[in-house]
Amino acid sequence: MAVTMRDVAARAGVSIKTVSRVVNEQGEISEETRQRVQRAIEELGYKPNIVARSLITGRTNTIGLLVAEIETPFLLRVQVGIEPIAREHNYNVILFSVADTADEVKGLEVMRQQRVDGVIMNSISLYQDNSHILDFCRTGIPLVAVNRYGLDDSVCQIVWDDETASTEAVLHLVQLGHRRIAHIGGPLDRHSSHCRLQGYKKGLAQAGLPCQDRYIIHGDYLYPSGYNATLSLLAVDPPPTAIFVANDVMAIACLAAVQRSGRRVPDDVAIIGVGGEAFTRYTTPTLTTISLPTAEAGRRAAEMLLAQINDQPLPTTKVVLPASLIVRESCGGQPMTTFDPVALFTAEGRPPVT
Amino acid sequence: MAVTMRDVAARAGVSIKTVSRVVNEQGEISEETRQRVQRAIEELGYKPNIVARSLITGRTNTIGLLVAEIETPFLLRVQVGIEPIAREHNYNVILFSVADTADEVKGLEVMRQQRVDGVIMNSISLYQDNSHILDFCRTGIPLVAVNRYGLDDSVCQIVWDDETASTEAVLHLVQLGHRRIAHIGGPLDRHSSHCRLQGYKKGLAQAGLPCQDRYIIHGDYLYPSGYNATLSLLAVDPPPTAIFVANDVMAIACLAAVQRSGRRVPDDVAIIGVGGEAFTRYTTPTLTTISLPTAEAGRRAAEMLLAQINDQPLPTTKVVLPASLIVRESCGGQPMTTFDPVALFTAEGRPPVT
DNA sequence: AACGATAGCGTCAACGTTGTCTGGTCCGGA
DNA sequence: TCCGGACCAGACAACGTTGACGCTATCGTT
Repeated sequence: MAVTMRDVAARAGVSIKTVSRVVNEQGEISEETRQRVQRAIEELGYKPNIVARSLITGRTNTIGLLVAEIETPFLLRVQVGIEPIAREHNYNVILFSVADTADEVKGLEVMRQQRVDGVIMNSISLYQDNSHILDFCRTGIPLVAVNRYGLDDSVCQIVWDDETASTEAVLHLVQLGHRRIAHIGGPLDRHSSHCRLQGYKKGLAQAGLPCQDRYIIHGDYLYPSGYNATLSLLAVDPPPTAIFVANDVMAIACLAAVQRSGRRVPDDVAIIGVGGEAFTRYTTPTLTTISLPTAEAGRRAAEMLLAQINDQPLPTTKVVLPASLIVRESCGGQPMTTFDPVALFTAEGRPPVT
Repeated sequence: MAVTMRDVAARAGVSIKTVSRVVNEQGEISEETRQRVQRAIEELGYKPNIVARSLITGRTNTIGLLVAEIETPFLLRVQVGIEPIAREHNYNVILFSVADTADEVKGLEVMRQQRVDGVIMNSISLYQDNSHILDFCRTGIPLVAVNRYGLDDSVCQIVWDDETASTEAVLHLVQLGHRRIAHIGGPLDRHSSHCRLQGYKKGLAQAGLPCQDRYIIHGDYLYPSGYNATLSLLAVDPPPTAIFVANDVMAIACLAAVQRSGRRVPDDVAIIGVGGEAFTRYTTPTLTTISLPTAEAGRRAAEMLLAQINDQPLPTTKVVLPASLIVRESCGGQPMTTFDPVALFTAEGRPPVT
């Protein structure tokens, strides 16, 4: 069944080594021999056995991808950024999904056994023990962490700057005339929640507005908590005229709660979310959101890892990517007088397809 | 750097083969020797080199996953189903994303080179040439296709039954009193569009209702086409009182178009989508949709593939999974008098997290 | 006492490549 | 004619593991 170099060599009437040279395009081969070998390869349908190659070269041309909570579209986009870059450089990606730190430990273990050439860790922003990552780095296998907090600069990493974008979002609301700006925050065991809260506070401070506790409620990034938090905020006297919500799922919950309370968005309450999820384009009104550069992070992570693998010098070990505010209808910043779905579509790229 | 069996053997004072036996738990080993070897393994931090093992056993314990258009959450859920099952059986998953048939050919080629033990193809329902798949099967490497059409029973496959569920959806609308039920279909180069159209027609037929061309418009599964199609349908005289939309993205576009035209959903127009996307829970009103068993399909595909790999008998080569109608507010079938986000949440599982 | 069975371990040759070293041929220049 | 070098190709030993087979005690059986 399996055609080997030996078979090709026999058919072409050359040595195994010569076939190897033709396959790898190395050394000097006469054109005539090269063609004879090439023909033998095609006639026999020979495919080099990369397992044998890996054994001797010590490289597997494979990178491991540890991805947290893979069902979130959010993190998926990181994955989408990684694969094409890897493929382009002739690397395969092997997947390992992790739900908690124990899984991470197991995942890194598997990656070591698999003899991957490098690892990308795609995390959610939990406060976690990082010692297993540092241990792994000590093995000498290159690693790049995406969206991971609490790592020192000895570990290559890519993060995005939620905080600055959050400040920008608040200032945008201020510019629109809002003075009572509330915040629905994320769970406090997530670093991202703190970033966004911090950005919110800085925005208020820069605008010279007071930061009031009664305008801040923390949810858990899930729909119901966003809904309930909004109802609580609307009950405050005086109620906020704008709400900066720490993620998009809670933001659409906020939208629904405001609307079901009989108020209009953005006229009575303006809303801004975080995440840049596809569905934020499809709400009525469409949702202003902070788009996180997830796909870009994936690409950069892949490039950084490949550079490490090939011993190329890295300009820096930590890349911070900016996040950008996408202004839509829900904050009234740029009201669309006529709703043009085609323009909306083409302006922001292609939405998901079923 | 690299610790091999040789090192372990030297340290434990046994032969390499004995170490191999301990590692693989095969053959008869005295407890004392076993422990001595075990200790040496731990002291040296030995990890078996699975590349070398693969070379000799001819198995890589890896399955290849070709996934079409990976940015769609829809297909992602198939992937989510696959990984844990594979991991459970000590298999790794290597990823290859494909955009078209040419990519598929390349992907299968790569899988052959990678010497994967099996392949799962996760397709969108395009009408495509399948000859490369049949060619691949001829190599003897097990393959399971998910959501692929036009394959005969010689190829293992998992599909879901959109058609029956579509009929069910239409009958549900009929039961609610609707007589003018329109359809926004998908692009005609996709098999899924035909399935859903067929199901729609059967539903009408079973209800004794006429199928009228003016109530059928085909979009391209993207938002703008759903929006525009809805506007056209609303202009028909008399306009439909219900619209069965072939996917969820067009369905929320439909929802927006109906609402922006000043009509109410479901009172004036009822809407049902297809896909079971997470965002359908978050619209106002919430969207009735046909949930496709994507994660289940992934699990079944993985199990089927592993059975094939291990030469276990398969009861059947083609599995058809049912799709189920999730009744929510947009069709008025089960109006929620009080909107309870917590109940909505817990009843349908966990939504995506940022 | 002789014998077979068996537990427990070792030897050796693979697996299909690539790296290193070496040998041979051919050509141009001295 | 001889020689150096460019060009080609083969022999051989790895890489780290497993499979087939073999050897040696030990023990129970006859």
